[in-house]
This record gives sequence, structure tokens and C-alpha cells, in this order.
Amino acid sequence: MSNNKGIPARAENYSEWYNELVKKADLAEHSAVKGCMVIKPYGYAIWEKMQAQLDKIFKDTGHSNAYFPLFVPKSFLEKEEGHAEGFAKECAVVTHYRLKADPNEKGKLIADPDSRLDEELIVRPTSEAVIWNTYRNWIQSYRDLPLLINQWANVVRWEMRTRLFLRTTEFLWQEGHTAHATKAEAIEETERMLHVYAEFAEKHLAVPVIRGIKTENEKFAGAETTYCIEALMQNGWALQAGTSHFLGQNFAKAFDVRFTTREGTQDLVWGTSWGVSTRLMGALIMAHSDDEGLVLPPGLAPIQVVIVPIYRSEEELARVTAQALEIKAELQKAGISVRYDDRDTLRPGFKFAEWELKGVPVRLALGPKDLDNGTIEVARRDLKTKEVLPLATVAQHVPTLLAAIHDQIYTKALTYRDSHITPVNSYDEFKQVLETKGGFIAAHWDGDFATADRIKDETKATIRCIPLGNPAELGTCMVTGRPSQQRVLFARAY
RNA sequence: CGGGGUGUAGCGCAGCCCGGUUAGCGUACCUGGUUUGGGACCAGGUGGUCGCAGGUUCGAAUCCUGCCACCCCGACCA
Repeated sequence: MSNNKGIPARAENYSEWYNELVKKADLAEHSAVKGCMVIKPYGYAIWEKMQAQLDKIFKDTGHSNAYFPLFVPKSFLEKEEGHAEGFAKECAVVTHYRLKADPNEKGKLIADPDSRLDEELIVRPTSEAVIWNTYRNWIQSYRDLPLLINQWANVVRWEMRTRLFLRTTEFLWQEGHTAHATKAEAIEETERMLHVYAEFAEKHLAVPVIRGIKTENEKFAGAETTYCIEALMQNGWALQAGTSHFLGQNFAKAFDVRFTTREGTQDLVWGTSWGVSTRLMGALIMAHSDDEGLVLPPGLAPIQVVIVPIYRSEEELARVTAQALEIKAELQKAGISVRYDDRDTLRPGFKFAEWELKGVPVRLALGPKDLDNGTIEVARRDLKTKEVLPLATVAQHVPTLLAAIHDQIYTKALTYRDSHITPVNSYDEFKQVLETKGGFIAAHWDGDFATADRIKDETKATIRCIPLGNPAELGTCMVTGRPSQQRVLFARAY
């Protein structure tokens, strides 16, 4: 069953619903380059809002932005063993720096064999290597610490399978890289940024997340500990929405980054790194949107309020426009972004449908009847309800309404999430819940990665995390029957 | 890398099996008019190297060979 906006229903084909929504809502499209997307203006506007809001939080927590090279010499990547192993399989490699006309085929270009690089350059899959190599020069004394740097950048990971926003070959992100004098301080920073991400997800994206720690085999290549936030999508699949890594002294060792302590001794620096990416766009889309289109939290909506004029004649249009512009100005004064949709080739119904598809939180419709009655129609995207309100109250009402919309979509997502954390005590029950209900499943696991692999092979579910503050609970592994100290969260995941 | 699919107007597609006027439909776009409180209608019009290369043929979007690209499913994925 298809709706009138040309998007399949979620229940019918979730994956296709997502793809079509991304395209129809004008967020992004596939590019001519395999695995790479074009982020269109409307989608990019949302990303810019995320960036701006996150960037402010980073700065408020003491971080500064900097920029490091796109290319990483191969030898840098080799230095931290775990890191190298983890990323080797998905790196784009630059081998030449020049093209020339193909002597065998007119009009074609080939890499000039004379321009082969002595050392190959890797297009960064992440920047630890190049940054820690730089930090060696920046850090001499405990007085240089902590060093709190963030970078907004693009990275490339040559994944075999891509999906718009969720996993693309090239993606945009921010990566924080900090250096500290003590282990405790570095862990504190790792946890601080995890909480920054969690609050950002909940307060800005309106997406509830579980804060947790990755198991050893799921952690970042090169990290001691990986913290993560895990969100739940409407199809019952989990999505890792952000990670914060405690790097220990691994990169300091690999790049020989030492500092002189207050006591005059030499010590290796402790590190962290943390990142969120355009994947958050995917989380945002999948967490809230419905079969009619996008549903955006007001704080991230490029257009928060759209005003649609209703009129029959030029004269009516003039009257409606005068009133609409007054409302627009009033709302803008309150910091709300407003679009007055006076496109004259489209009828109101078309505009209603289009703005719903694009997830504009509040729609105001203003026509001659309203002018006569001193009213205005106010429609909210999240609940698809509308009411007619006195014109005089609308400017006061809208900010309250926007806040209510945020709360509503957050609460809805939270209710869904909370009702989809299911404890199970047997493997059969586990499989059954996975098939019928999805979501997070809290189960006992023996701590053996062979067991986790077996579960993954048999059910496609992986351990998402061990939640922070997870209660100790003695039990037995649902698969092997061996003893377990606590439940961990499993789910199928993007 | 395996399996499947697609490539024809900006977008979405038909035509291909079974070769034959000027390559069609929807939508979008342009012009004029009527419309406008939930995706308007009428009339006229613009827009095409049919993915690329070669072959068969009097004649190729259609048949043959080769190649390329992208998408979907899987494997893979801090």
C-alpha cells in the first residue's frame, strides 16, 4: 500500500521507505560516484544546524577547532598496530600525483607512471595518526596539557555496502582529539563527550539513546575503551549514533608523544577521540518520520513555520500577504525561521503536502475567512492535527507549540524505545523476540567472542553495548549456559 | 566479491522477447486562460548522442559481442 506522496509505507518496506524519503524530501541523492552521495541544500541545512549546535557545545566545553590534512602517509597508519589492522581493509590509497594523455587511446588519461609516489598516501579514514604525529611537536610539558582539539572534516571508508547517510564511502563528521596528563583526566574527558553526545541526541535530535560501553571486539581499532550511544529506529534496529574512545597511551606510544611532568619526569600522554557524523541525519530521519514524510524536531528544522496563503483574487492575496508578513516578522523577532510560501503557481493542497513531506513542524494557513474572523489555522506536523486560533495569539502560541512538538516526538520515541528493551532468559526466546518485536534484547552472555559470533551468524544480532550503570546480575549465558555477571544489550543494527 | 536489477527528455517509466514511418506516456518546464480552505483544469509548446564501443542488417532503442556505471540483497563494516 502506497500513500499519495509516492513513498512506500514503513510497514511495507522500511528500507525502501527510508531511501525514498531521503530522496523525495530533498535531503540527498546518489551521486555519479559509487557509494557517495550528494547532500542537497535542504539536507545540508539540517546538517549545518547540527554542526552549529554541536560546535557551540564543544567550544563551551573548552575545545578549539583546527584542521589537519586529508592525506595520511601510509607509514603513519602503520604505527599503531590495532588501528592499522582495523582500518587497512577500507582505505583509499593515493599512488600517483599526476595524469597524462594515454598514448594508446586518444582523449583518455592515465596515471603518469613517472609520478608514482615514493610513499603512498592514504585518504584519512580517521585522523588519529596524522594528529598524534602532530601532537608530538605540540606537547612538551604538562603545561601544554590538556590539549583539546576538534576538527570538522570529511573522511573516506571504503565500505562494501553503502546507504544514504547511514554508511557512505565519503562522509562528513567531526572528530575530537584530546591529550591529557593523566589517565583519570582522559577517562573523564571520554565520558564527558559521551554525555555531550547523548544530550545532544536527546535535546536536539529528540532521539533517546542508551549510553554504554562496547565489548572488546566491537571497540574502536586503537582504543582501550569505546563508549557509545545507541539509538533505536522504528523498525526495531539499533543505530550507533556516536562514539567516544579512551585511547590510553596507545597513540602516544606509537607516535612518541611525551611530556615533562611537574616533577620533571617524562611520561606518555593519555588520549581520547570522539566523533559523530552525517549518520546522525539517518538517525534523525528514521527515528521520527512517518509514511507522510519527514518529521523534524523544531530545533533542527531549516524552516520551523511555513505560512500558506489562501486566496481567490489578487485583492485577497494582497490582504492575506499583508497579514502574513506581519505574523512572519513577529515570529522572526522571536528567533523562529519562517517561510511565507507565496508561490503563485501552486495551490494550497499541494503546498500542504509538500511541507509535510519536508517535515516543517508548524504550518499556518491564512485566508479571507480568517481575515474576516480574526483567526488563523495552525497545523502541527507531528500529530497531523490542526486548529483554528485567534490571530492575535498566534505569535505567542507558536514558540510554545514548537517546544511541545519537540517533547512529543521525543516522548514518542522514548516510549517506543523503552517498550523495546526486552529481557530474555533463553536463546529460543531471544530469537523469537528478535523476529517478532525487535529492539534491544537484554540477555546473559558468557563473555566469549566465539559465542557472540555464533549469535551473530545465527540471528544477525550483535552486542550493541553494556549500558553504563548496568546492574550486576548473576545468570547463565543463554547460548552456552556458562556463568554471566550481567546482561548485555543485543540488537540488529545498521 | 557472490546473487539480482537498472541504464530511453530534469524526474518516473513504457517500448526491446517478435528489428521497419517522425521513439512514446506521466510528471516537470514555457505560453495563454480559467482556478486556488488538502496534491486543479483546458489549449498550445520546448526538451532525446535510447549508458559506451564494435558487429549483423537495406534498416538497430530492439539482435550479437565486449565494456562501463549505478542501485538493491548478502558477505564486510571503529
